[in-house]
This record gives sequence, C-alpha cells and structure tokens, in this order.
Amino acid sequence: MTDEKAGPRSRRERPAKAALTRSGIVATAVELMRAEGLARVTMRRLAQELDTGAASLYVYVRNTAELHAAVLDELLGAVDLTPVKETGDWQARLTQVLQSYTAMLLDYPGLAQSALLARPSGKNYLRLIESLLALLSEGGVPKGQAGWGIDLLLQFATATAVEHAGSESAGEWQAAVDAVRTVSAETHPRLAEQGDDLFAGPGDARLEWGIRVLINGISSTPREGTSL
Amino acid sequence: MTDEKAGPRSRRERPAKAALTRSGIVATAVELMRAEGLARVTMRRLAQELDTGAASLYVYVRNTAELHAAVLDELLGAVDLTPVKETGDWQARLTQVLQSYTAMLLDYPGLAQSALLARPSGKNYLRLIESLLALLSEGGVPKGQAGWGIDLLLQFATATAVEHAGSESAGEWQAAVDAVRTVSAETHPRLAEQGDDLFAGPGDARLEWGIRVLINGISSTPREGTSL
DNA sequence: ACCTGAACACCGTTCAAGT
DNA sequence: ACCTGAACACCGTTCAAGT
Repeated sequence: MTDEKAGPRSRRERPAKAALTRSGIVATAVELMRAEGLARVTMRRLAQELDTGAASLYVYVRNTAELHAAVLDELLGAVDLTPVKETGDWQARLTQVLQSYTAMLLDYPGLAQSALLARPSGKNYLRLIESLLALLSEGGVPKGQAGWGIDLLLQFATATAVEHAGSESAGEWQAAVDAVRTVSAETHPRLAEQGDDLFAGPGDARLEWGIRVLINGISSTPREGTSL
Repeated sequence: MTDEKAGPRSRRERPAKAALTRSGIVATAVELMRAEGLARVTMRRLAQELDTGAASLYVYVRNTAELHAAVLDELLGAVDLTPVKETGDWQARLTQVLQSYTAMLLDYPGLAQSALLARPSGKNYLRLIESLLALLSEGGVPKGQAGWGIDLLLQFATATAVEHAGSESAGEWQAAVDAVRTVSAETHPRLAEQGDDLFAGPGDARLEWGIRVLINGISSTPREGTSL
C-alpha cells in the first residue's frame, strides 16, 4: 500500500509472505479461529494460511496444545476488567468480570476446553487473576480462601462454557431431559418429583446463581480443618 | 474352552467373532479403554478389535461422542453409592460419593472430558443424580437449590478430573508456577504476595475444600432474587 | 437388515535434506 | 538457524455394493 516510497525496483508485490514469527503465527491463528472456529486451527490448516508447510511452525510452537493456549491468552485480553476499578458492591463487580469472561468463551466454542486443560500462564491470564484477587480482598475474604477460591470461580465459568460449547446438543440435551422425564417414581422418587427443574432456567440465571453460590461458599468456608 | 460338549463337528474354534451388538461393542470399548486409554478408543481401532470394519459400527452407534458417552455410563456403575444408605453426617457422606466419582474419572483421563460435554443420560448417571438429591434433601436443602446444586457439584468434580487429566503437565504446570513467581510486585501486587499458595496443596485437600464450599454455598444461597 | 471395502477429506509430528 | 517436502502413522464418516 505505501508503495511509492518503497525504494528502487519495488520488491515483489504478492502476498509478501511475511517472515514467520511466533506472534505472527498466533495472530493468524486468532484470525483463523474467528473466521472458522477453533476446530479448524490445526497446524496444517494454519500453515496453509501462512503459505508454508506445517513442519515450519514447529520452530515457533511446541505443539497444537501450546498454540491453542496462546490463542486463548490473546482472547483473554478482551475480558472487561473495568468493573475492578469502579466503586460499589464488590460481589456485583466480581460477577460482572466473570460474566465477561464466560461470554468471551461462549463466543468461541472449543476454546473453553483448552482453558480447562491448559493451566494458562500468559500475561492476560495473570491480569485476570490479579483482578479477581483484588476484588475478593476488597470483600474481606481471607487470603487462603481467596487464592483457592479464584480457581473455583474460573473453573466454574470455564466449565459452564465448555458445556454450552458442546451443545450441538439440541438432540443430546433433549435425550437427557427425556431420560429424566421417563424415569420411574418407584426407583427414582426425587428425580421423578423434581424432573424438569433440574434443567430449567436460562443459562445466565444459572451462571449468576452459581457465582453467588461460590462467592458465599468461598467467603464462609475456612481452609483449616480440611480433614473432614 | 468348554469345547468337549460343544456339539457335532465343533463350529470353528477361532476368535468366534461374536455377532455385533451395541452392548458388545460398548463392552469391548470399555476393555480397550482400560488397556490403552480413551484416546485409543477410536472407531477404527475398536472395529479392528472386533474384527470388522469401522463402517459396521455405525449401525449401532451414532458417532464417536455417543460411543464415549456409553463408555462413561458404564464406568459410572463403579461409583460407590453405599454412603447414601448409611447414617451419620450427610455432608460427609455426600463428600464420599463425590470423591468416589472423582477418583473414577481420574483413573481414566480423557473420560472426564466426555462427561463435561456429554450431558449424560444413562442409567448409572440417573442413579447418581438420584443419590445426590437424596442426600441434599436429607440435609434440608430446599429443592430448587438442590436441583441446580447437583449440577454444580458434578461439574466441579468433573472439571477437577479434566484438569488433572490434562496433566502430562509436569512442564505446563511448572510454566504456570514460574509465570506467577516471576510476576512484578508493581503491576501484580497480590499475585506477587500470594504467589505459590495459589497452586499449593495436595489435590485431595483442594477437592475436599471445594466440595465444602459448594455445599455451604448451595445451602445458603436462595434462588429467588436472582437479579443481582 | 446388516455388513463391507474403498474412498474422501482430513489430522500431528518427525526427519533428512536443503538454504 | 530456519525452512521444506515427504513420510509415518493415524483419524471420522459416508456410500455403493454385496449378502
């Protein structure tokens, strides 16, 4: 585009085939995921996008799992942390951050799975952890409980996204509902009684209730006396 | 082996190649998983074990996901539900059941992933749900909270197993620990302060604390007023 | 109805060889 | 040092054809 000043002889228009770099690879992977979903972000497909062979990527990325982890951290940059610096009920602000985190994962089915497997350690992940710790600290939650508690909160949000992601499940979900509905009141009295309510409710109400359950539990459950 | 009485002409010794049935397929899949791990339970590998072609399996099983779900329900039969009928602290008994569930999943890395995706609906899954509902009911937990609560409890146990399963992570986990340890106290004061404790503690102490957090939260968090 | 071979459209990862 | 083609060892799923 800025070609006029380019210099003598103009060096070959083409796709330019920018030199490979780790960050270039990751950026292309993010693009590809936005366009076609994480399932398509394979070493081979990505290499094709970068106009090279799959083998070349292994210079910059250990394997597919590491690639997906890098993509995840990139996306984590989009989580809205502004509630952290605001004033007002800390529980409500914590809930907002977690909802933003969950919404991001729900936009990219499949990525949530990586998040559960990956023990991420990128810079955006660290920012998120720091923010959650700050909020729990503001709420007066003892440090030990806060430290283990953020793991619970993130795990819950992530697992919720994984479940929804797996939902090509119009069918599979119906099967589960039907199975519960068909159950005999003799053998499964409580299941028969509660039935539908087990699955009822919009996802966001369940997410919000779950977050409240965790905040309450984390705040009120000491870590000592861990021996049942 | 009981060949003497077998009948006239003895019908071809060989592997016998028992006719395909859904339950035979699932049983073989379970065997194969125990021997080689879930990753090896593929349509092609399983077909090979059954001395047929992969295409033949599609008469009995919709796809790989359904196959894995069937294997999961089979394994769910091994969860120890005896604490349900005993007497004594309901919370302790609930914890025992969940620990048994988690231990089973930890034995078979990869299966936990299916559990999170699968919305299972097999008979052993229904028994488990019924048992958990019974215990929460015994504890006087309101029905609405109990119904949504079991989802939280199972999701937590399952997600914990998924995380540990992903742990070929001697390396990946170290990377995460190091990342937190290297963090600047300027930009991430709480992370720098808490540091190691985030990752500390044996898995079972964390599991047990998590279960307690959830039980406490579920018991004390009403479902109405779900609007933050 | 059930079973099959063959095909289609893919994978991750390694490695010897080149530049 | 970086990059590549080719190879190895696999996948899930469909479908026409057979029994």
